[in-house]
Amino acid sequence: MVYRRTKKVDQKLEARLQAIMQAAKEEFARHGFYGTSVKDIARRAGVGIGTIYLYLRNKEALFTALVNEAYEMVLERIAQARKNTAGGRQKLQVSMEAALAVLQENRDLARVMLVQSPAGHPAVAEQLYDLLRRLTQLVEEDVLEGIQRKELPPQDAHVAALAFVGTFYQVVISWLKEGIPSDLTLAGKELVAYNLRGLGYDLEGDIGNG
Amino acid sequence: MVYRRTKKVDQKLEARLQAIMQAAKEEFARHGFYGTSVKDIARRAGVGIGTIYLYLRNKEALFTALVNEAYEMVLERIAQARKNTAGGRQKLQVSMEAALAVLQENRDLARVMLVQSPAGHPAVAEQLYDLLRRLTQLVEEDVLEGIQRKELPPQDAHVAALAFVGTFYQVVISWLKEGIPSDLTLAGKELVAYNLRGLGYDLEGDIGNG
Amino acid sequence: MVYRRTKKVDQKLEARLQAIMQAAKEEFARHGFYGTSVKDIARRAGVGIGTIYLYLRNKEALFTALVNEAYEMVLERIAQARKNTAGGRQKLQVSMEAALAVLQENRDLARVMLVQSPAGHPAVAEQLYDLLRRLTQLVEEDVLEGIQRKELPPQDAHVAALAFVGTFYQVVISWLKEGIPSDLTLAGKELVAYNLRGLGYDLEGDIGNG
Amino acid sequence: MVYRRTKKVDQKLEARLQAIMQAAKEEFARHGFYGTSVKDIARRAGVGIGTIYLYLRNKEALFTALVNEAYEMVLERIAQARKNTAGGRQKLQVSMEAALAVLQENRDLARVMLVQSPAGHPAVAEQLYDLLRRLTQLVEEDVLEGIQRKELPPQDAHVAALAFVGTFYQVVISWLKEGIPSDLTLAGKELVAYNLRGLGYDLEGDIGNG
DNA sequence: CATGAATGAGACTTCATTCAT
DNA sequence: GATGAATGAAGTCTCATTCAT
Repeated sequence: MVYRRTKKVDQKLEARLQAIMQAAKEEFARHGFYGTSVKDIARRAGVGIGTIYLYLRNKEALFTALVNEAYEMVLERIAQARKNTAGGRQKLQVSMEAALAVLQENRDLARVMLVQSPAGHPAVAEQLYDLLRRLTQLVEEDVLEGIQRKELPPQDAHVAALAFVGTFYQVVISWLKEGIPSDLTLAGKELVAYNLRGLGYDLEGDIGNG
Repeated sequence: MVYRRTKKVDQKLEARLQAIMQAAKEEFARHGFYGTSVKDIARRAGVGIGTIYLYLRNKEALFTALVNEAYEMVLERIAQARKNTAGGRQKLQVSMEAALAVLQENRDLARVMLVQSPAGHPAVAEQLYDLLRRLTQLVEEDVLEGIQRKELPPQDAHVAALAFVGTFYQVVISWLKEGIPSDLTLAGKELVAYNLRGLGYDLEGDIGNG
Repeated sequence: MVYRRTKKVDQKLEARLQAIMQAAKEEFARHGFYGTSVKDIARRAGVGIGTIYLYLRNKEALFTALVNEAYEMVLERIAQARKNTAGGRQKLQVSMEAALAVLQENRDLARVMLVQSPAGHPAVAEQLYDLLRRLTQLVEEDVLEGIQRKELPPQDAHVAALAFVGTFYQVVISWLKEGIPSDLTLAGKELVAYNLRGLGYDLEGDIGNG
Repeated sequence: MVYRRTKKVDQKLEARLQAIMQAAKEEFARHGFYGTSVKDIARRAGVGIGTIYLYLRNKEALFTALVNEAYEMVLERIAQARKNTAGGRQKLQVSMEAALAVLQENRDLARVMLVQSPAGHPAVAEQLYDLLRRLTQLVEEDVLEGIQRKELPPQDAHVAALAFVGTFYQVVISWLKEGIPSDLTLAGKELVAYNLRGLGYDLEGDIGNG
C-alpha cells in the first residue's frame, strides 16, 4: 500500500510548523536567542524536541526563518503601498505608514527582529542590517529623485536616508521596550512631519494631509 | 626586603588591566559577548585565564565595564560641550558634534556598546538603552524649551527626541558596520541640518554655520 | 508510531538510575565527595556525563540522595523491629540488632553515610548528625522510661544515650575501615551486653538470651 | 657581614609559625578543609600567602600538622595521667578524664581533629583513625588485664574497647556540635560510670569515688 | 626573608543535536 | 513521522602553588 500525501496530512504538517514558529517567536521575543533553549520552544509548541529538527535544520535556522518572515513582511507591505502611489513625497509617506502598521500588527516578530536579532549569531544579525540597508536604499532613491526634481535641497542623500530610517528604528525600539509611544500609528504622523521637514520638503499648510 | 607596592608595581598592574580591557574590547567588538570566550580574551591580552579574574569579577563584569566606559565617555563629552554653549539650538548642535567625535575616536568601544551590547546579558543591554534614554531626555528638554520660546512649532517632543537620537544611532551603526559615511564628522554636518530642519528650526541662510 | 513510554522503557530508565546510584555509591565510598568527580561516576556507571544530570540535579543532590537512602533504611528497619517488641530493654536490644543488620547488608552505603558524609557539603554532613540525633533521642526515651520504672538507676539520660549510640558508631566505623570485627552481628551480642550493663540493667543469668 | 641566627630572630620565626597554625586552626575548625582557602588562613594570620609556604610544604601538610598536634597532646596527657596511677580500673578512669580535659581546653583543635578531619584528604582522615586505634588499643590492654585478674567477666576485649572509645567520641562530638553536654568534665563522671559498668566492674557503693 | 600577582589544571554544569524506539 | 533520553564538547570559574620583586 502506497503512502499517499493527502491534503489532510499536508495541513497537519503545515499546522505543526506554524505551531513551532509561533512558539519560537514568543520565546525568542522574550528571552533572546541565547536565553531560549530548543527544549523551551518544543515545550511551548507542544511537540517533542526531535520534531523541531524534522522541520528546521537547527536552532539558528529557526531564528533566521523568523527574522526572514518579518523581513519579507515589512518589505512586501511597503512595496504594496508604493505600488498604488505616485510622487516621491507620497511614496515616502506611505512607506513609513506601511512599515509602522506591519510592525504594530506583529509585535513579537518585531521584537525578535529588531531587539533580539543583534543578539543572535552574527549571521542572523546580518539579516536585520540587510533589511535596514534595503529600506535605506529605497529612501535614498526617493530622496535623489526629490533633489533632481528640485523638490528637495541638495544634500547627501545617503546620510539623509540613514537618518530617515533611524528615526523609525528608534521610535519602534522605544515602543517595543518602553511602550512609549503607545500608539505607533499616531506617532507615525509626527515622524512623517519630522522627516519630511528634515529632508527639506516645504510642508506649509499641508501637514497631515497624507 | 618585604614585597612593597612600589610605583613601578602599580604601573604594571594598571598596564595589565588596560591590556585586558583592550583585548576584551577588541574581541567583544568583533565576536560579541557570546562569541567571545574568556580564554580568547586572556590569550589576546597575553595573560593567564585566572589573571582576568583578579581584575574583574566575571565575564559579564568585564563586558559591563567596557560599555560603562563608553557610556560615561559619551555623556561627559556632551556635558562638556554643552557647558560652554547657550541657546537650545546651539546646545543641540554641539551635543551632536561631541557625540560623533567621541565615537569616531573610539571605534572599538563604540562597536561594543552599540552593536554588541544588545547581544550581551539583558542587564548589559539595559545599559545601552539607558544611555539612549538619557540622550533622548536631553534632547527632549531642549525641544520643549524651543517650543516654549516659539523657536519651534508645537509637536510631540518625545517622539521628536527619539527621532533625533535615532538619526545618529543609525548613521553611527552604518559607519561601524559599512564604513559609510567614512567621515562621521562630515556626515555630522548633514545630520545637524536634517534634525534642525526636522524639528522645525528656520535655517534660512545659515545652514552649515555651526 | 510516536514515542511511547512503555513498560520496557520505564524499566530501562529505572535501571539506569540504579546504575548511576550504584556507581556513585562505590566511588563516594572509596574516594569521598571531593575525591570523586562527576566524570568518574559517569565512567563507572557506563553513561555520559550529561546523563547524570538528567536524573539528579547536581553532584550534591546525588550525594544527598545516597545518604538519605541509608538514613531511611536504618530508621525504617529499626521502627519495624520495635513495632513487634514490648519493654524498654527489649526495644533497645532489637533496635541495636536491626541497625547493625541493615548496615552489614549495605556496606558501601554505610561507608558513604558514616565515613564520607562528614566530608561532603556541610549540608550533607548535617544529615548524618541528624540521624545520630534521632537515634540518640530514641534511646534517651527508652532510658528515661527504664529509670521511671526503676529498672535503671538514676542517671543523665542524654549522656547515656550518646554513649550508647557512640558504642555502635565506633564499632561500625572499625568494621568499615579495618574489617574488625569481621561479623557485625556477632559483635552486636557483645555490644548489647556492654550497653545494657552500662545503663545499669541487671543481666544476672540472662546474658545472651535476647 | 655574616648573618647570625640570633635568639630574637628565632623567636620571631617561631611566633610567625604559631600565628599561622593558630589561624589555620580557627579557619579549619569553622569551615573545614575544603571550605578554607590558603588565602583565608594567610589573611587571618596577618601574613602573605607565600609566607605560609615558607613554613609548611602545602595546604595538606598544614592540616596534618594541626591534627598531629591534637593527636600528640591527647596521647601525652593520657600517658602522663597513667604514669602516676596503678590498677586497671584506675588507669581507665584517669585516662578518660585526661582525654576529656585536654579536649575541653582545646576546643578548636578538637573540632579540627574530630569533626573536620574526616573531611580532609584521606591521608589526613587516617590520622584521626590512627589516634582512635591507639586509644582503643590502650583500653583493650586494660580490659584484658582486668579479665585476667578476674575483675572483669570474660568478653571480647576489642569490641569492648571500641565501645568504650565510642562513648567518648560521640559525647565529644555532641559537645562540639550542639554544645550539649555543656560541661565535658561533668559528663565525664557519667561516662566513667557507664563504661565501667559496661565493662562489668562492680561499682557497688563507690560511684564517683574516682 | 616576605610577598601577592600570576598561572592553568580541573571541576561542575548546560544544551544543541542525534538516534533507537 | 514523532519522540525524548543520551551525549560530550565547551564554557565559566576556583584555588593551590610558584616566583619575580
